[in-house]
Amino acid sequence: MQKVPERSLVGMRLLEGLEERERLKLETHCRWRWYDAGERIFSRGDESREVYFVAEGAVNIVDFSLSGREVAFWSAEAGESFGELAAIDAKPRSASVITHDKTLVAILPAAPFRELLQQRVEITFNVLNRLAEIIRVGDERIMELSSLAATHRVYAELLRMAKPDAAVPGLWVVRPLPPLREIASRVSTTRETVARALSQLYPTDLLRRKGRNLYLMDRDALQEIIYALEWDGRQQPQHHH
Amino acid sequence: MQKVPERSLVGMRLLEGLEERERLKLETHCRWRWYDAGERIFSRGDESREVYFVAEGAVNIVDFSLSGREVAFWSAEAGESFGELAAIDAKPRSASVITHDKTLVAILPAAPFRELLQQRVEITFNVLNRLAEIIRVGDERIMELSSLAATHRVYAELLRMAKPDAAVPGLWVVRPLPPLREIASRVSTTRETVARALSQLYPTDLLRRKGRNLYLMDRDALQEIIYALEWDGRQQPQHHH
DNA sequence: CACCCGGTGTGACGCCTGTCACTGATCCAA
DNA sequence: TTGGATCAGTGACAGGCGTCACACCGGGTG
Repeated sequence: MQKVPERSLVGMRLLEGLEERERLKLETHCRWRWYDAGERIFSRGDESREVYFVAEGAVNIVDFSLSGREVAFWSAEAGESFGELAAIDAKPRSASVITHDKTLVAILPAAPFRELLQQRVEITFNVLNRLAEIIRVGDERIMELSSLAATHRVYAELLRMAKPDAAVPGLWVVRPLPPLREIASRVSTTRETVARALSQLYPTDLLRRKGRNLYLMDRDALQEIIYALEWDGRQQPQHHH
Repeated sequence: MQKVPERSLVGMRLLEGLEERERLKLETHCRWRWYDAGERIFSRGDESREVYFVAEGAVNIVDFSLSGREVAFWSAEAGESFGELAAIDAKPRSASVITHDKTLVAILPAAPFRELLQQRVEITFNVLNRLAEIIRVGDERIMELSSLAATHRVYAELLRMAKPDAAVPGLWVVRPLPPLREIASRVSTTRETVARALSQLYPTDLLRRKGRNLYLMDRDALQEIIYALEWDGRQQPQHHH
C-alpha cells in the first residue's frame, strides 16, 4: 500500500498504460516537492496550471465559504492526481488543495501534460474516466445535500468510510476515525451535529466506538435507517392532492 | 438563435472543429427522434450508452430523491449534448433526462463516439473542456448548498438567469420567468420558499414583476445582499475562542 | 507536574424553512 | 360562461440544526 518515496511517476493511476520510455520523458518535465501536513499547495482562483501527482502522503481538495466554513470536495492519496481541470481548460483553480499529511508531489506543467494527451489516447481516456467519476460523485453529493438531513448525511459518510473488518465477517470498521470536524466538512454540517449523530446511535448498538476505531455492527441496518428516515421523516411524495 | 430542424450535426458545440467529411460519416451512425415536451428520454440507472445531441428544443438533466423531490442538475439546449458520461465510462446513467420543450435529438451509439474520440484529438479536447465545465459548475453548486440559506440560493439563481435589458442599460431581466417550481428544483428548495423569497424583495424595489417578466432593478445590490446576509446572518467565522 | 491545545460531548436557544392547507389568478377548452 | 388544471401567494406550525457556551479528556511539552 505504502509507496516508496522514489521520485518517479510509476504507479500513477492517471498514467496507467504509459510505456516506460514515455514515462521517463514525462518525468524530465516534473518538479518534485515536499509539503508539510496542513500546508496549502494552491488556492481557488490561483492562476497556476500545473498537474500534480501525489507520490506520498495525501491531500484534501477543499473550498471555503465567505464565512470561513470549509467544504471538502474530495481527496487524493498516493498514486492519484489533482489539478487537471486548470491544465485542461486554462481557467483559474476551482478549489484549494491542502495537504492532509506530509506529502511528496510531482508537479507537471500544463504544456507537457496537454502534449501527452494529444499523443497518447489511452491516457486521455484515463483522464476522461477520472473526470466522469468526479462528476458522478459530485452529483451524488448534490442529491444528498438536497434530500438528506444533516444527520443522515453523516451516516451516509460513515458507510462510505467503513471497510470490512479483517477478523469478523459482517463487521465494518472506520479506522482510524478522523476528527469529527473533518467528517463535518465532507457532508457540509458542523462538528457538533456529527457528534450528536453518533451519540444518537450508540444506544441502538448499531455503532460502537473503541478509541479511534468506530465499528458498524450492522451495516445494512444503518443503510436502512438513512432511507427509512427520509420516508416517514422529512418529506412525503408531493403528489398534488 | 433558433435552429432549423434539419437533420444534421452542424452547429453541435461538442463537434466544433470536425471536418465536414467526418461529420457526414458520423451522421450515418445517428438515429433521429422527436420527443414531446415533458417526455423522459432516459432514467438514472438505465443501461443505455448513447450520446445525445439536441438539434431543437431543450432538455433538463435531473434526478429524483427517494421521496420524489426533483433536483435539476443542468439543462441542454439546441447545439448542446448530453449522455456522454455513460458513453465514456460504460457505467449506468447517472441522471435522468426530461424534455423541457418538444425536442429533436440525434442519438449516437457509444462505439462510434469512442472511435471519434480516438481519432480526433480536437473533439476529445472539446469533451474534456465540457466535463471540466460541468465539474466547475457542480462544485459551485455544492458550495452554495453548503453555505447559503435557501432564500439566498434563490437570489443567486435569479442573478444567473437574468440578462441585461435591451432597452434600459443597467436593468436586468429574467424573461420569461419560469414556473417557481422549476427554480425551486434548481436550487433545491420548495416552490413556497421561492415565492416567499421573491415577495420579501418586492417592497425593497430591487425586484419588480410584470407578467412573466421579472426585473432586477439593481443587480449589484442583489448580489450584495446574498453575501451580506451570509456575513452577519447565518454563520460567523468559527475561529476557536 | 502544570499547562496548553485540539478534540469531544451536550445543553439551551432561536431562526429558517419544509410541510400542510387555503385562497386566488390565469388560461384553455367545452 | 363554467369547469379543470397549473401556478402563485401566504398563514400556521413544528422540528432540525446552526450557534454559543462550557465541561471534560488525553497527549505532548516546558
